[in-house]
Amino acid sequence: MKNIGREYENLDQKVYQVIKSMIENRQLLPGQKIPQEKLAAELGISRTPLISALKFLEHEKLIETKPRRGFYVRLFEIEEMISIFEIREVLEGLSARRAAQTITANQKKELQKLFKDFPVGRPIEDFQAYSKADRQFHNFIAEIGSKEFLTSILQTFNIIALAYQYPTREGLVRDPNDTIVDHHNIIEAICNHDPEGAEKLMRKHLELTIHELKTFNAQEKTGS
Amino acid sequence: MKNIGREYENLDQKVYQVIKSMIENRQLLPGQKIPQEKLAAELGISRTPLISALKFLEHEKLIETKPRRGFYVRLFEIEEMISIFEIREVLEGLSARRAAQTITANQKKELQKLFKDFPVGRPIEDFQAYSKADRQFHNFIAEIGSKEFLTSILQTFNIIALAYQYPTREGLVRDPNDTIVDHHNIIEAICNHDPEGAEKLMRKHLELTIHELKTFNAQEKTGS
DNA sequence: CTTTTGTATTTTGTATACAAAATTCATTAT
DNA sequence: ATAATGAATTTTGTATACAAAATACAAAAG
Repeated sequence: MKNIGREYENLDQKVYQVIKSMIENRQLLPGQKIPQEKLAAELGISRTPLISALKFLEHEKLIETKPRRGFYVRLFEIEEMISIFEIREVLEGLSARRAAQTITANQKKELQKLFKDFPVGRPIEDFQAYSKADRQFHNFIAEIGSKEFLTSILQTFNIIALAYQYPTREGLVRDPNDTIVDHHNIIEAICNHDPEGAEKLMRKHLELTIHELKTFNAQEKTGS
Repeated sequence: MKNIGREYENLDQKVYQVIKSMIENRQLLPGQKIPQEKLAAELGISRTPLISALKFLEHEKLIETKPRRGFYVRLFEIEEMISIFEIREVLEGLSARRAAQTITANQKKELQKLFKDFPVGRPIEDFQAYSKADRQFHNFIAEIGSKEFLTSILQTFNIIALAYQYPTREGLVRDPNDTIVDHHNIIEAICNHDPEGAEKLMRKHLELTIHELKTFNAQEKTGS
């Protein structure tokens, strides 16, 4: 008989996770060069699996390779961020639609719990906690209705959106006191098994972020 | 002064292209194991850049890694194909919309040339040529309106769609004599700078493919 | 004959080695 | 002082080496 259940994980997959979270919580900053030898030593491995992981991350656009110059943490221009949010708009619209079609009773409970500390009306103060809930919200919806495929694409975008921190609020573009309403509405549509509504609301939600980004970009260009 | 224009390309990037096209034109078949030593020898390189390229392709889901077992050309289930086409539907809808907004006079000419050998009404015979034009069509629209980001995602899906060849026609799901009408309509909408129409038509176009796939899948399950 | 066990062979994952390229930095020239 | 030059140092890209794991296959047991 064959031993199928074995869960072996290569070093590069572990390193991949480590670097990903280092980018996520800003231990590695956008634009920064990756010191291969140093980082490998720190992680207690050789350069081989590290490079392997970096190659993998290159494809997620979290890392950029400059041949003969090394690996760099990707730095996004605002135009690129707009383009990324446009992709998110249609993809997350899809995942909201699918979620509304397939959500189970247990998943409903979990989804409704996410923003329980942020009821509509009460002003939001803890931006960091809200930012975290926001991320969980988008990830969870992706997971409910989608095959592994879509989930992994969306997770990448999520990290990019996060990595591109805004000077003002903790990784958030729009004011939480505005977005909280969207979130509650989307959750309601999904829990009511309303695919069309869920898709429309999710797209609107992200469309407003895009609008905000475009405004910000226009301001930058004219000179703050 | 710094020498910026230098175009150096690592070996793994070249190998990446080679393997990609090997999968595209079926020299490597879905499900097949990649013989590392042998392939490296054939390409006249060591295993290092080969593995690097395979890692890269793993992320595009063209290659699957089974730890301690090696690399395999990815084999897609029909459910996964349906999921992929759902993603294509919304993403290509977006790229059609953007294309309609930004297309230039020269791009219009090029786009209109693509199906000049396949006028509406005349029955299509050369499926291979049509399949090629189809691919160019989708790639070109992606390139017109999108940043590098979306283009690279869509290209991946395109290859997957192709790699999953249908037993009947050359990588095509729907009958070319039906799809040719869609293609001409989408081109018209884009050239008339009609973003809403272009998006709607493109989504409809892919929605029909999804429907076809679902029907096919249902038949398979009941027993041919 | 089929299944199990044990051994030989191949393949994988990772470390290490090393030439070629890039970077640093002190030195000289402008 | 600034720019140019060129060794000394570091880093990169790739090959090679090798232990550990997987596979293939032959012999033994049921």
